Amino acid sequence: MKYWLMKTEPATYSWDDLNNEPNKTDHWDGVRNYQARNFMRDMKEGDGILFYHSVVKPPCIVGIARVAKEAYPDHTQFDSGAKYFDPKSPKDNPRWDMVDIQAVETLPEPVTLPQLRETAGLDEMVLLRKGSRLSIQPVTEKEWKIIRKLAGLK
DNA sequence: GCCAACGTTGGC
DNA sequence: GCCAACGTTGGC
Repeated sequence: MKYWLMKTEPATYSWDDLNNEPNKTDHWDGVRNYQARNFMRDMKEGDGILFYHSVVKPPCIVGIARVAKEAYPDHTQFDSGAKYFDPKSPKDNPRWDMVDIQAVETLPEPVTLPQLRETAGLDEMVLLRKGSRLSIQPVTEKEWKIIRKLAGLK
């Protein structure tokens, strides 16, 4: 079992969009970065996800989700009207994938970026590295446990 | 709104 | 294959 962090701008897609009904599953489309895509291809059903809101004040982790379905082709790459249309993606070998995720629980207390920065043991976290813009990042088990605790979970 | 850090594109 | 130009991300 692995752990991940997934970023989203809540104005586009928020925790409430995923968590507006019990056990809702939704697809995570629009990833157009190869490194992030490769991490998605590495995801297995049941992996843990930290759901992160970017471009809000303060940026924060707001919920826990799980991988509900492993990577499969993102259909929006072939939709010429879609924002994430990719005319160069070969139909017989789609360039971009998406996964399905499912809300597990809302954090009792969101964990903010400044909080993460000042927490011991998170020094190596990808999110905290200078210039890290990856929208999907691996999280270690140690980091996962520290963050759950920060959020008031066991 | 600014801008540093990145990723991608395309001419050569 | 290099690299300048450009576009995007995302914290501040």
